[in-house]
Amino acid sequence: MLSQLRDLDLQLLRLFVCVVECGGFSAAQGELGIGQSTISTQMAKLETRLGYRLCERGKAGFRLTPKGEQVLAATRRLFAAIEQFKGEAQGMADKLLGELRIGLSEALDAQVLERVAAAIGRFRQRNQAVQIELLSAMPAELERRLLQDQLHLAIGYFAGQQHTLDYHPLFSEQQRLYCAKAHPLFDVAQPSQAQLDACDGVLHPYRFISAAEPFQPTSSSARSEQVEGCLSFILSGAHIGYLPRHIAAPWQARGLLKALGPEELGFTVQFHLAQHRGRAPSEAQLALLADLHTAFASAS
Amino acid sequence: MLSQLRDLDLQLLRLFVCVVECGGFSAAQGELGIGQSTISTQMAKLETRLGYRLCERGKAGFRLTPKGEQVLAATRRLFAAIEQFKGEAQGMADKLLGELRIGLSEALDAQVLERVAAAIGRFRQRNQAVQIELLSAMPAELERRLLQDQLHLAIGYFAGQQHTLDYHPLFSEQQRLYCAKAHPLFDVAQPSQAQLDACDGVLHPYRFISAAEPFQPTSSSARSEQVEGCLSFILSGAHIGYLPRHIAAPWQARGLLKALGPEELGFTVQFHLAQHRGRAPSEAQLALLADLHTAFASAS
DNA sequence: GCCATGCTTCGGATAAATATGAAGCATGCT
DNA sequence: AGCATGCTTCATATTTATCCGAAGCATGGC
Repeated sequence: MLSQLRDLDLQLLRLFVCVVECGGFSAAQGELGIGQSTISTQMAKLETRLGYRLCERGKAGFRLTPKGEQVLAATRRLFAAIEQFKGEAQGMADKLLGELRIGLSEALDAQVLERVAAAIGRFRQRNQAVQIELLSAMPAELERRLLQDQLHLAIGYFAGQQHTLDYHPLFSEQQRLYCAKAHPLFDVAQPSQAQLDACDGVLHPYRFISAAEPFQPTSSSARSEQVEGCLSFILSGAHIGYLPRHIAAPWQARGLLKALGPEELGFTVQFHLAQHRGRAPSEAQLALLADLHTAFASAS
Repeated sequence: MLSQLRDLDLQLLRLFVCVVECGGFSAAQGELGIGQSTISTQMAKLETRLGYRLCERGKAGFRLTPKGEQVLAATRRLFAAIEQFKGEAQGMADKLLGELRIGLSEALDAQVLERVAAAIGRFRQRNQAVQIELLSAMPAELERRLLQDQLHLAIGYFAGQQHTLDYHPLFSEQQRLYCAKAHPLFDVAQPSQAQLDACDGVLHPYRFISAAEPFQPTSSSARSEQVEGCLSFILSGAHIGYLPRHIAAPWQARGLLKALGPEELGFTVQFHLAQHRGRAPSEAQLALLADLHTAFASAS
């Protein structure tokens, strides 16, 4: 006799509310689209489960018992909670959630950062509540973190072309061979290959180890992974080395740096957007990817 | 693709929560008592209805998607609301609710009121939240209100014995024929029938119109429906009439009233508990009925 | 490459919910 | 009394939900 309210059939409660609103079993059959006998059976079932009568019915008219009134109110509260759940579940359908960790190569051009900023701005206008984390590091570090799933995306110049990572070209950066004002070659208009070979070059262990560099220093007593370090070596006047044009530009304007044989000795570095090939990208990641692509497409 | 979340299958949500708590489909099959394939099908069904994926599963392990996390939290909130509903519905099962309107005959003996009070006290110790209303009135008025469903119960002396009302004897009241100190018969030890017939009696249009009264006044110029009115007429010394013993007692003690032929001319009035025979009594009414019966049973 | 694991998909059996309509019953109304 | 109405009950049909097991597929670990 005690209620087996364990399953809590919402259908029965819905029927109950409808019957109440219609004011009777036979009046509700139109609304519910089922026969009156079914309604009677269902109501009896609900009352059996609850363990008490919800309404008095008959020729004398339909009216709720006191408990029926209470159950009606409680049912309406329950339905409100259900509606809220449905709203939450529904509203989540097209919402981007989760976390995005993005790695950026150090010493990026200001214009590149602007593109990234534009992409983030575009992304934030989506229906989303995504936690975004930015981190600057060396390309090698970025690749390592990508492989360990510590990063979702990375923007940088990746020499290795790991096959478990997926690379997508984003933009290119021009590199030139620079020497400083204090360097012997500063005043040489067109230095010969022999003159260059005689210089002490800055060694870049990762970033510029590439067959694309026209100048390969024969001797090197200077080494820096970061662009800033390279710049320092070069500014010292003791070394020559490659720098991104946008890094060298302000020093060049002040007459402290000079590009050696700008055309022939320069080269172009292709920057990529990298992600883990194995991991299925989240919706948020796909969305940000799209936003990055549109941001960089308008620059080309 | 958009969710048919209209039906909201709680079973699926329960399964989802269980799967999360077990940390995988195959791990949950023991807990749920169903096969892994069924779980897979059900989860797919839930995800289809929602319109998005709730968890990533596979050899790589089980983990919730960001949306899955949110849905899990929302589901737990929903379940809390359901538990509350069940608690409310459950707790109502053995609770008395509604309204009880009870009519009491006027001029009741103090002992009778104590019994009624005891019954109400006993009723209030039940698991109830009933609105009780008490009202004093003439028996005829009580019967009228019972018939019109303005009262649920009434206690009084009902002469008519309406067949649509259900009467249950509760207690009896003794009536005596009284005269006052100023009345000629006050000093007569044993008044004869002729002497009594010569007196002006108080007429009681309803309460004492009964064959049970040994004295039927031949002439009457006084009439009152209420006991208080009768008492006033009798105290005037111009009339004789019937009064309940408990009403007359204090005046008799002060030597202002006297009972005429206490044994022969007195009679007993049976008081009843009346209710509408047609209306099905509410649980609360049945409970109060029981409490009234026990209260009056201990008096007898 | 191979196995083991975990999920998915499918067909098909079984159980359960749901509905129907006829018959019955109680009751208000004329 | 007789009728109409509204609910109940029953036997029964039909749809739907639920589940299992076999086969398939993808993937991590050896």
